[in-house]
Amino acid sequence: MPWATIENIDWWEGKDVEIRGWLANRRSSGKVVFLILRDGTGFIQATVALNEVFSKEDLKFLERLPFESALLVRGRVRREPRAPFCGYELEVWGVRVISVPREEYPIQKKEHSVEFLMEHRHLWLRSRRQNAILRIRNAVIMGIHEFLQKEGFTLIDPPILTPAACEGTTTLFELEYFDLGKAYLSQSGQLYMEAACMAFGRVYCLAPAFRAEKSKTRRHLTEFWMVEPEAAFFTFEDNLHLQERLVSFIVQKVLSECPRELEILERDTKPLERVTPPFPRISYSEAIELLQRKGFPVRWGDDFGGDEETAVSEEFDRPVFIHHYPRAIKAFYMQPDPENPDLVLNDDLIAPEGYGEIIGGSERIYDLALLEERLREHNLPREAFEWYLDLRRFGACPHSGFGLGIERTVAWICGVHHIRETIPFPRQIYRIYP
RNA sequence: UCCUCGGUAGCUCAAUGGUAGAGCGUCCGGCUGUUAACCGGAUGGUUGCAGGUUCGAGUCCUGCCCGGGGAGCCA
Repeated sequence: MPWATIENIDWWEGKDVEIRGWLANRRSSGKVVFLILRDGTGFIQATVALNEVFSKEDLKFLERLPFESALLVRGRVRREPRAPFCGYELEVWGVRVISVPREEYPIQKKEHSVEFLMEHRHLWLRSRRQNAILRIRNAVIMGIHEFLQKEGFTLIDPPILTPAACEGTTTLFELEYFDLGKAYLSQSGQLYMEAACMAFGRVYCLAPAFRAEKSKTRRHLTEFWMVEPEAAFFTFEDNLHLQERLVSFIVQKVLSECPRELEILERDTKPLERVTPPFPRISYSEAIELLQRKGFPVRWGDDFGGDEETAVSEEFDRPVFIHHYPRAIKAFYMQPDPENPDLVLNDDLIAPEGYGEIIGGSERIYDLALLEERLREHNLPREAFEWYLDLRRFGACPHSGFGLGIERTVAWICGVHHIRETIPFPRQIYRIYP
Protein backbone atom coordinates (compact mmCIF):
# COMPACT_ATOMS: atom_id res chain seq x y z
CA MET A 1 0.00 0.00 0.00
CA PRO A 2 1.71 3.25 -1.09
CA TRP A 3 2.24 5.95 1.58
CA ALA A 4 0.86 9.11 -0.01
CA THR A 5 1.45 12.68 1.12
CA ILE A 6 -1.40 15.15 0.96
CA GLU A 7 0.54 17.82 -0.92
CA ASN A 8 0.99 15.36 -3.81
CA ILE A 9 -2.41 13.70 -3.54
CA ASP A 10 -3.29 14.52 -7.17
CA TRP A 11 -0.68 11.96 -8.29
CA TRP A 12 -2.85 9.24 -6.76
CA GLU A 13 -6.27 9.99 -8.21
CA GLY A 14 -8.26 6.77 -8.53
CA LYS A 15 -5.65 4.76 -6.58
CA ASP A 16 -5.71 3.16 -3.14
CA VAL A 17 -3.23 4.78 -0.74
CA GLU A 18 -2.39 5.08 2.93
CA ILE A 19 -2.19 8.48 4.63
CA ARG A 20 -0.28 8.67 7.89
CA GLY A 21 -1.29 11.61 9.97
CA TRP A 22 -3.44 13.14 12.66
CA LEU A 23 -7.11 13.93 13.13
CA ALA A 24 -7.45 17.69 12.73
CA ASN A 25 -11.25 17.89 12.76
CA ARG A 26 -14.26 15.68 12.22
CA ARG A 27 -17.95 15.97 11.39
CA SER A 28 -20.64 13.41 11.17
CA SER A 29 -24.01 13.16 9.55
CA GLY A 30 -25.38 9.93 10.91
CA LYS A 31 -24.36 7.48 8.24
CA VAL A 32 -21.30 9.39 6.99
CA VAL A 33 -18.35 10.46 9.11
CA PHE A 34 -15.99 13.10 7.75
CA LEU A 35 -12.46 12.95 9.13
CA ILE A 36 -10.19 15.92 8.42
CA LEU A 37 -6.66 14.58 8.34
CA ARG A 38 -3.38 16.45 8.35
CA ASP A 39 -0.02 14.86 7.64
CA GLY A 40 2.26 17.89 7.84
CA THR A 41 2.13 18.51 4.10
CA GLY A 42 -1.52 19.47 3.96
CA PHE A 43 -5.10 18.80 5.00
CA ILE A 44 -7.57 16.42 3.36
CA GLN A 45 -11.11 15.23 4.05
CA ALA A 46 -11.61 11.50 4.44
CA THR A 47 -15.12 10.03 4.27
CA VAL A 48 -16.27 6.92 6.08
CA ALA A 49 -19.67 5.60 5.04
CA LEU A 50 -21.93 3.00 6.57
CA ASN A 51 -21.41 -0.10 4.37
CA GLU A 52 -20.20 -3.72 4.40
CA VAL A 53 -16.83 -2.61 5.83
CA PHE A 54 -17.96 -0.19 8.55
CA SER A 55 -20.74 -0.97 10.99
CA LYS A 56 -22.83 1.54 12.88
CA GLU A 57 -20.56 0.92 15.92
CA ASP A 58 -17.46 1.64 13.82
CA LEU A 59 -18.91 4.97 12.76
CA LYS A 60 -19.84 5.78 16.35
CA PHE A 61 -16.24 5.10 17.37
CA LEU A 62 -14.76 7.27 14.60
CA GLU A 63 -17.27 10.02 15.28
CA ARG A 64 -15.91 10.26 18.83
CA LEU A 65 -12.19 10.00 18.08
CA PRO A 66 -10.44 12.83 19.92
CA PHE A 67 -8.66 15.53 17.94
CA GLU A 68 -4.99 14.84 17.25
CA SER A 69 -5.40 11.07 17.35
CA ALA A 70 -2.58 9.54 15.26
CA LEU A 71 -4.01 7.44 12.44
CA LEU A 72 -3.11 5.31 9.45
CA VAL A 73 -5.98 5.74 7.01
CA ARG A 74 -6.37 3.70 3.84
CA GLY A 75 -8.73 4.53 1.06
CA ARG A 76 -9.22 5.51 -2.54
CA VAL A 77 -8.31 9.00 -3.75
CA ARG A 78 -11.20 10.69 -5.48
CA ARG A 79 -11.66 14.10 -7.06
CA GLU A 80 -14.49 15.80 -5.16
CA PRO A 81 -15.59 19.39 -5.66
CA ARG A 82 -17.47 19.37 -2.33
CA ALA A 83 -14.31 18.52 -0.40
CA PRO A 84 -12.53 21.34 1.41
CA PHE A 85 -8.78 22.14 1.21
CA CYS A 86 -7.46 20.37 -1.87
CA GLY A 87 -10.36 19.32 -4.09
CA TYR A 88 -9.65 15.66 -3.41
CA GLU A 89 -10.99 13.34 -0.79
CA LEU A 90 -10.17 9.92 0.54
CA GLU A 91 -12.90 7.27 0.38
CA VAL A 92 -11.90 5.23 3.42
CA TRP A 93 -11.92 1.45 3.66
CA GLY A 94 -9.44 1.02 6.53
CA VAL A 95 -8.44 2.92 9.67
CA ARG A 96 -5.73 1.96 12.12
CA VAL A 97 -5.53 3.98 15.31
CA ILE A 98 -1.94 4.51 16.49
CA SER A 99 -2.65 6.66 19.53
CA VAL A 100 -5.58 8.47 21.12
CA PRO A 101 -5.14 11.53 23.35
CA ARG A 102 -6.41 10.96 26.88
CA GLU A 103 -6.98 14.65 27.44
CA GLU A 104 -8.81 17.22 25.40
CA TYR A 105 -6.56 18.94 22.84
CA PRO A 106 -6.07 22.49 24.12
CA ILE A 107 -6.20 24.34 20.81
CA GLN A 108 -9.74 24.61 19.51
CA LYS A 109 -11.25 25.62 16.21
CA LYS A 110 -11.80 29.18 17.34
CA GLU A 111 -9.96 32.36 18.19
CA HIS A 112 -7.45 32.20 21.00
CA SER A 113 -5.55 34.88 22.84
CA VAL A 114 -1.93 35.51 21.91
CA GLU A 115 -0.88 34.53 25.42
CA PHE A 116 -2.63 31.17 25.18
CA LEU A 117 -1.20 30.39 21.75
CA MET A 118 2.33 31.34 22.77
CA GLU A 119 2.03 29.15 25.85
CA HIS A 120 1.09 26.28 23.52
CA ARG A 121 3.52 27.10 20.72
CA HIS A 122 4.61 23.45 20.56
CA LEU A 123 1.03 22.54 19.56
CA TRP A 124 0.19 25.76 17.70
CA LEU A 125 2.79 24.73 15.09
CA ARG A 126 0.28 22.12 13.90
CA SER A 127 -2.20 24.72 12.69
CA ARG A 128 -2.63 25.39 9.00
CA ARG A 129 -1.50 29.00 9.19
CA GLN A 130 1.64 28.32 11.23
CA ASN A 131 2.49 25.45 8.92
CA ALA A 132 2.23 27.79 5.92
CA ILE A 133 4.44 30.48 7.50
CA LEU A 134 7.20 28.05 8.46
CA ARG A 135 7.10 26.41 5.03
CA ILE A 136 7.70 29.83 3.52
CA ARG A 137 10.54 30.36 5.99
CA ASN A 138 12.01 27.09 4.71
CA ALA A 139 11.73 28.33 1.11
CA VAL A 140 13.38 31.65 2.05
CA ILE A 141 16.34 29.91 3.67
CA MET A 142 16.73 27.44 0.81
CA GLY A 143 16.54 30.38 -1.61
CA ILE A 144 19.33 32.18 0.23
CA HIS A 145 21.62 29.15 -0.02
CA GLU A 146 20.69 28.54 -3.65
CA PHE A 147 21.36 32.13 -4.72
CA LEU A 148 24.58 32.67 -2.80
CA GLN A 149 26.07 29.32 -3.74
CA LYS A 150 25.37 30.10 -7.40
CA GLU A 151 27.12 33.46 -6.94
CA GLY A 152 30.25 31.73 -5.69
CA PHE A 153 29.79 32.30 -1.96
CA THR A 154 31.06 29.66 0.49
CA LEU A 155 29.12 28.87 3.66
CA ILE A 156 31.36 29.49 6.69
CA ASP A 157 29.93 28.89 10.17
CA PRO A 158 30.72 31.55 12.74
CA PRO A 159 31.20 30.93 16.47
CA ILE A 160 28.21 31.46 18.74
CA LEU A 161 30.28 31.94 21.91
CA THR A 162 32.40 35.04 21.50
CA PRO A 163 34.91 36.96 23.58
CA ALA A 164 33.60 40.47 22.97
CA ALA A 165 30.89 42.59 21.52
CA CYS A 166 30.68 43.86 17.99
CA GLU A 167 29.23 47.11 19.25
CA GLY A 168 29.27 47.99 22.89
CA THR A 169 28.36 45.63 25.70
CA THR A 170 24.93 46.71 26.89
CA THR A 171 22.92 44.26 24.82
CA LEU A 172 24.96 41.07 25.27
CA PHE A 173 23.90 37.82 26.87
CA GLU A 174 26.73 37.05 29.25
CA LEU A 175 27.95 33.72 30.63
CA GLU A 176 30.90 32.28 32.57
CA TYR A 177 33.49 30.61 30.40
CA PHE A 178 35.54 28.28 32.65
CA ASP A 179 38.71 30.04 33.86
CA LEU A 180 38.77 32.53 31.01
CA GLY A 181 36.20 34.92 32.42
CA LYS A 182 33.15 36.18 30.59
CA ALA A 183 31.95 34.99 27.23
CA TYR A 184 29.00 36.32 25.25
CA LEU A 185 26.42 34.96 22.85
CA SER A 186 27.13 36.26 19.37
CA GLN A 187 25.29 39.34 18.15
CA SER A 188 26.63 38.91 14.64
CA GLY A 189 29.00 36.74 12.65
CA GLN A 190 30.24 39.71 10.65
CA LEU A 191 33.72 40.17 12.06
CA TYR A 192 34.42 36.46 11.56
CA MET A 193 33.03 36.66 8.03
CA GLU A 194 35.51 39.46 7.35
CA ALA A 195 38.31 37.08 8.34
CA ALA A 196 36.81 34.31 6.23
CA CYS A 197 36.37 36.45 3.11
CA MET A 198 40.12 37.14 3.13
CA ALA A 199 40.57 33.36 2.97
CA PHE A 200 37.76 32.36 0.59
CA GLY A 201 36.90 35.52 -1.35
CA ARG A 202 33.13 35.35 -1.02
CA VAL A 203 31.57 33.88 2.11
CA TYR A 204 28.35 33.92 4.11
CA CYS A 205 26.94 32.58 7.32
CA LEU A 206 23.39 31.77 8.35
CA ALA A 207 23.30 31.74 12.11
CA PRO A 208 21.37 32.88 15.15
CA ALA A 209 22.07 36.27 16.69
CA PHE A 210 21.35 37.14 20.31
CA ARG A 211 20.36 40.52 21.68
CA ALA A 212 19.65 41.19 25.33
CA GLU A 213 17.80 44.39 24.41
CA LYS A 214 14.60 44.94 26.32
CA SER A 215 12.81 45.58 23.07
CA LYS A 216 9.11 44.87 23.10
CA THR A 217 7.83 45.42 19.59
CA ARG A 218 6.47 43.31 16.76
CA ARG A 219 9.82 43.55 14.96
CA HIS A 220 12.11 42.28 17.73
CA LEU A 221 13.20 38.95 19.18
CA THR A 222 16.05 38.25 21.59
CA GLU A 223 17.13 35.33 19.40
CA PHE A 224 16.84 35.69 15.65
CA TRP A 225 18.51 34.44 12.49
CA MET A 226 20.60 36.40 10.05
CA VAL A 227 22.32 35.66 6.79
CA GLU A 228 25.55 37.63 6.52
CA PRO A 229 27.39 37.61 3.19
CA GLU A 230 30.84 39.22 3.06
CA ALA A 231 32.95 39.60 -0.08
CA ALA A 232 36.55 40.68 -0.62
CA PHE A 233 37.06 43.45 -3.19
CA PHE A 234 33.32 44.22 -3.17
CA THR A 235 32.59 47.94 -3.21
CA PHE A 236 29.57 49.74 -1.81
CA GLU A 237 28.01 49.55 -5.29
CA ASP A 238 28.72 45.79 -5.66
CA ASN A 239 27.15 45.28 -2.25
CA LEU A 240 23.87 47.02 -3.13
CA HIS A 241 23.68 45.11 -6.39
CA LEU A 242 24.05 41.79 -4.52
CA GLN A 243 21.41 42.77 -1.96
CA GLU A 244 18.72 43.70 -4.47
CA ARG A 245 19.29 40.57 -6.51
CA LEU A 246 19.25 38.31 -3.42
CA VAL A 247 16.03 39.80 -2.06
CA SER A 248 14.34 39.65 -5.46
CA PHE A 249 15.42 36.04 -5.94
CA ILE A 250 13.97 35.00 -2.58
CA VAL A 251 10.64 36.73 -3.18
CA GLN A 252 10.25 35.30 -6.68
CA LYS A 253 11.14 31.82 -5.40
CA VAL A 254 8.44 31.98 -2.73
CA LEU A 255 5.91 33.23 -5.29
CA SER A 256 6.62 30.32 -7.60
CA GLU A 257 7.08 27.55 -5.01
CA CYS A 258 4.62 28.47 -2.25
CA PRO A 259 1.37 29.58 -3.91
CA ARG A 260 -0.73 27.38 -1.58
CA GLU A 261 0.94 28.80 1.51
CA LEU A 262 0.47 32.40 0.33
CA GLU A 263 -3.18 31.61 -0.33
CA ILE A 264 -3.67 30.14 3.15
CA LEU A 265 -2.16 33.36 4.54
CA GLU A 266 -4.40 35.42 2.24
CA ARG A 267 -1.32 37.34 1.14
CA ASP A 268 -1.88 39.86 -1.64
CA THR A 269 0.88 38.83 -4.06
CA LYS A 270 0.69 41.95 -6.27
CA PRO A 271 3.23 43.95 -4.20
CA LEU A 272 5.55 40.93 -4.14
CA GLU A 273 5.43 40.49 -7.91
CA ARG A 274 6.93 43.98 -8.28
CA VAL A 275 10.02 43.03 -6.25
CA THR A 276 12.62 43.00 -9.03
CA PRO A 277 15.91 44.88 -9.40
CA PRO A 278 16.87 47.63 -9.45
CA PHE A 279 15.54 48.91 -6.12
CA PRO A 280 15.06 52.65 -5.64
CA ARG A 281 17.72 54.49 -3.66
CA ILE A 282 17.52 57.53 -1.45
CA SER A 283 20.37 59.05 0.50
CA TYR A 284 20.08 59.67 4.21
CA SER A 285 20.09 63.44 3.61
CA GLU A 286 17.34 63.16 0.99
CA ALA A 287 15.35 60.97 3.38
CA ILE A 288 15.61 63.62 6.09
CA GLU A 289 14.32 66.28 3.68
CA LEU A 290 11.50 63.96 2.59
CA LEU A 291 10.49 63.32 6.20
CA GLN A 292 10.60 67.02 7.03
CA ARG A 293 8.32 67.73 4.06
CA LYS A 294 5.96 65.07 5.42
CA GLY A 295 5.91 66.82 8.77
CA PHE A 296 8.21 64.64 10.87
CA PRO A 297 10.23 66.57 13.47
CA VAL A 298 13.56 65.05 12.38
CA ARG A 299 16.86 66.86 11.99
CA TRP A 300 20.01 65.87 10.13
CA GLY A 301 21.93 63.57 12.44
CA ASP A 302 18.90 61.79 13.94
CA ASP A 303 18.42 58.07 13.48
CA PHE A 304 15.12 56.78 12.09
CA GLY A 305 12.42 55.03 14.12
CA GLY A 306 9.88 52.60 12.74
CA ASP A 307 7.40 55.31 11.75
CA GLU A 308 10.06 57.23 9.82
CA GLU A 309 11.16 54.10 7.95
CA THR A 310 7.56 53.37 7.00
CA ALA A 311 7.01 56.96 5.83
CA VAL A 312 10.04 56.73 3.53
CA SER A 313 9.08 53.30 2.17
CA GLU A 314 5.54 54.52 1.36
CA GLU A 315 7.03 56.66 -1.42
CA PHE A 316 8.15 53.58 -3.35
CA ASP A 317 6.53 50.44 -4.75
CA ARG A 318 9.34 48.05 -3.80
CA PRO A 319 12.09 47.80 -1.17
CA VAL A 320 14.15 51.00 -0.93
CA PHE A 321 17.79 51.58 -0.01
CA ILE A 322 18.61 54.42 2.36
CA HIS A 323 22.35 55.02 2.04
CA HIS A 324 25.20 57.28 3.20
CA TYR A 325 24.19 57.75 6.84
CA PRO A 326 26.10 60.08 9.17
CA ARG A 327 29.19 58.38 10.55
CA ALA A 328 28.23 59.41 14.09
CA ILE A 329 25.15 57.16 14.29
CA LYS A 330 26.65 54.08 12.67
CA ALA A 331 29.02 51.24 13.57
CA PHE A 332 32.76 51.70 14.02
CA TYR A 333 33.87 49.54 11.08
CA MET A 334 32.07 51.38 8.27
CA GLN A 335 34.15 52.92 5.49
CA PRO A 336 33.87 56.72 5.26
CA ASP A 337 32.54 58.29 2.07
CA PRO A 338 35.64 59.59 0.23
CA GLU A 339 33.66 62.68 -0.82
CA ASN A 340 32.38 63.49 2.66
CA PRO A 341 34.09 61.89 5.67
CA ASP A 342 31.09 62.69 7.89
CA LEU A 343 29.15 60.04 5.95
CA VAL A 344 29.72 56.30 5.62
CA LEU A 345 29.33 53.91 2.68
CA ASN A 346 26.44 52.02 4.19
CA ASP A 347 22.86 51.13 3.39
CA ASP A 348 19.70 49.99 5.08
CA LEU A 349 17.12 48.18 2.97
CA ILE A 350 13.57 49.07 4.02
CA ALA A 351 10.85 46.58 3.15
CA PRO A 352 7.53 47.89 1.79
CA GLU A 353 4.18 47.84 3.60
CA GLY A 354 5.59 49.01 6.92
CA TYR A 355 7.82 46.00 7.63
CA GLY A 356 10.87 48.16 8.26
CA GLU A 357 14.56 47.48 7.98
CA ILE A 358 15.43 44.01 6.71
CA ILE A 359 19.08 44.63 5.74
CA GLY A 360 21.94 46.64 7.14
CA GLY A 361 25.12 46.65 5.11
CA SER A 362 28.29 48.60 4.39
CA GLU A 363 31.71 48.73 2.89
CA ARG A 364 34.22 48.07 5.70
CA ILE A 365 37.26 50.07 6.76
CA TYR A 366 40.45 48.38 5.55
CA ASP A 367 43.01 51.01 6.56
CA LEU A 368 44.73 49.92 9.80
CA ALA A 369 45.31 53.39 11.23
CA LEU A 370 41.73 54.51 10.57
CA LEU A 371 40.29 51.36 12.16
CA GLU A 372 42.47 51.81 15.25
CA GLU A 373 41.23 55.39 15.53
CA ARG A 374 37.60 54.25 15.34
CA LEU A 375 38.12 51.61 18.05
CA ARG A 376 39.45 54.36 20.31
CA GLU A 377 36.53 56.67 19.49
CA HIS A 378 34.06 53.94 20.38
CA ASN A 379 35.94 52.96 23.56
CA LEU A 380 36.27 49.36 22.42
CA PRO A 381 38.87 47.10 24.08
CA ARG A 382 41.73 46.88 21.61
CA GLU A 383 43.05 43.53 22.91
CA ALA A 384 39.81 41.79 21.95
CA PHE A 385 40.13 43.15 18.42
CA GLU A 386 43.81 42.37 17.73
CA TRP A 387 42.88 39.50 15.45
CA TYR A 388 40.46 41.77 13.61
CA LEU A 389 43.22 44.38 13.17
CA ASP A 390 45.43 41.62 11.72
CA LEU A 391 43.04 41.49 8.76
CA ARG A 392 44.19 45.05 7.98
CA ARG A 393 47.86 44.18 8.52
CA PHE A 394 47.94 41.27 6.08
CA GLY A 395 46.41 41.66 2.66
CA ALA A 396 44.06 44.50 3.52
CA CYS A 397 41.60 45.25 0.73
CA PRO A 398 38.21 46.89 0.26
CA HIS A 399 35.43 44.52 1.23
CA SER A 400 31.73 44.77 1.88
CA GLY A 401 28.90 42.80 3.37
CA PHE A 402 25.50 42.94 4.93
CA GLY A 403 23.14 41.19 7.30
CA LEU A 404 19.60 40.22 6.32
CA GLY A 405 17.17 39.38 9.13
CA ILE A 406 15.37 36.13 8.33
CA GLU A 407 12.30 36.69 10.51
CA ARG A 408 11.61 40.24 9.32
CA THR A 409 11.98 39.07 5.73
CA VAL A 410 9.61 36.14 6.26
CA ALA A 411 7.12 38.38 8.08
CA TRP A 412 7.09 40.79 5.14
CA ILE A 413 6.73 38.09 2.48
CA CYS A 414 3.98 36.32 4.45
CA GLY A 415 2.26 39.57 5.38
CA VAL A 416 2.08 38.55 9.05
CA HIS A 417 1.84 41.24 11.65
CA HIS A 418 4.30 40.01 14.28
CA ILE A 419 7.64 38.26 13.73
CA ARG A 420 6.99 35.86 16.61
CA GLU A 421 5.01 33.74 14.12
CA THR A 422 7.93 33.47 11.68
CA ILE A 423 10.27 31.46 13.94
CA PRO A 424 9.30 28.06 15.39
CA PHE A 425 10.05 28.89 19.02
CA PRO A 426 10.33 32.65 19.53
CA ARG A 427 12.46 34.06 22.31
CA GLN A 428 11.13 37.32 23.67
CA ILE A 429 11.82 39.52 26.63
CA TYR A 430 8.92 38.08 28.64
CA ARG A 431 8.89 34.56 27.21
CA ILE A 432 11.34 31.64 27.22
CA TYR A 433 8.73 28.80 27.33
CA PRO A 434 8.23 26.43 25.58
C1' U B 1 12.78 50.92 31.58
C1' C B 2 8.34 54.13 30.53
C1' C B 3 3.13 54.72 28.82
C1' U B 4 -1.37 52.05 28.14
C1' C B 5 -4.98 48.00 28.32
C1' G B 6 -6.17 43.53 30.52
C1' G B 7 -6.40 38.82 34.04
C1' U B 8 -13.99 35.73 35.61
C1' A B 9 -15.68 27.94 33.56
C1' G B 10 -10.90 23.98 29.45
C1' C B 11 -11.21 28.34 25.53
C1' U B 12 -13.43 33.35 23.97
C1' C B 13 -16.05 36.77 26.65
C1' A B 14 -20.57 39.08 29.71
C1' A B 15 -22.15 40.64 34.61
C1' U B 16 -25.23 49.73 37.91
C1' G B 17 -21.31 47.86 44.74
C1' G B 18 -26.66 43.46 45.75
C1' U B 19 -28.33 35.33 43.72
C1' A B 20 -21.48 34.67 38.96
C1' G B 21 -23.84 34.01 33.16
C1' A B 22 -23.51 32.97 27.62
C1' G B 23 -21.22 30.85 23.30
C1' C B 24 -17.72 27.24 22.02
C1' G B 25 -15.42 22.74 23.87
C1' U B 26 -16.36 18.10 26.60
C1' C B 27 -20.09 13.99 27.67
C1' C B 28 -25.02 11.65 26.09
C1' G B 29 -28.74 11.33 22.14
C1' G B 30 -30.41 12.49 16.80
C1' C B 31 -29.24 13.16 11.56
C1' U B 32 -26.73 9.51 4.54
C1' G B 33 -22.48 15.15 2.05
C1' U B 34 -20.64 17.77 6.24
C1' U B 35 -17.50 22.68 5.31
C1' A B 36 -15.35 26.23 12.56
C1' A B 37 -21.74 21.22 10.24
C1' C B 38 -26.43 21.31 12.54
C1' C B 39 -30.55 20.01 16.39
C1' G B 40 -31.88 18.41 21.71
C1' G B 41 -30.07 17.37 26.71
C1' A B 42 -26.18 17.27 30.50
C1' U B 43 -21.46 19.11 32.52
C1' G B 44 -18.69 23.10 34.07
C1' G B 45 -16.08 28.62 39.09
C1' U B 46 -10.38 29.59 44.98
C1' U B 47 -13.40 35.96 39.58
C1' G B 48 -4.41 36.26 39.12
C1' C B 49 -2.26 36.89 44.55
C1' A B 50 -2.22 39.68 49.32
C1' G B 51 -4.39 43.35 52.09
C1' G B 52 -8.05 47.43 52.74
C1' U B 53 -13.02 50.27 52.39
C1' U B 54 -18.24 48.55 52.89
C1' C B 55 -24.08 45.71 55.88
C1' G B 56 -22.37 43.56 51.23
C1' A B 57 -16.60 43.56 46.45
C1' G B 58 -15.73 40.11 40.09
C1' U B 59 -16.87 45.48 40.47
C1' C B 60 -13.94 50.68 44.62
C1' C B 61 -8.63 51.59 46.95
C1' U B 62 -3.20 50.00 47.82
C1' G B 63 0.78 46.70 46.76
C1' C B 64 2.55 42.57 44.06
C1' C B 65 2.51 38.73 40.00
C1' C B 66 1.44 37.52 34.89
C1' G B 67 0.30 38.90 29.92
C1' G B 68 -1.36 42.14 25.40
C1' G B 69 -0.47 46.82 22.61
C1' G B 70 2.96 50.84 21.96
C1' A B 71 7.49 53.81 22.88
C1' G B 72 12.49 54.01 23.85
C1' C B 73 16.52 50.91 22.82
C1' C B 74 18.09 48.23 18.35
C1' A B 75 25.07 45.85 12.40
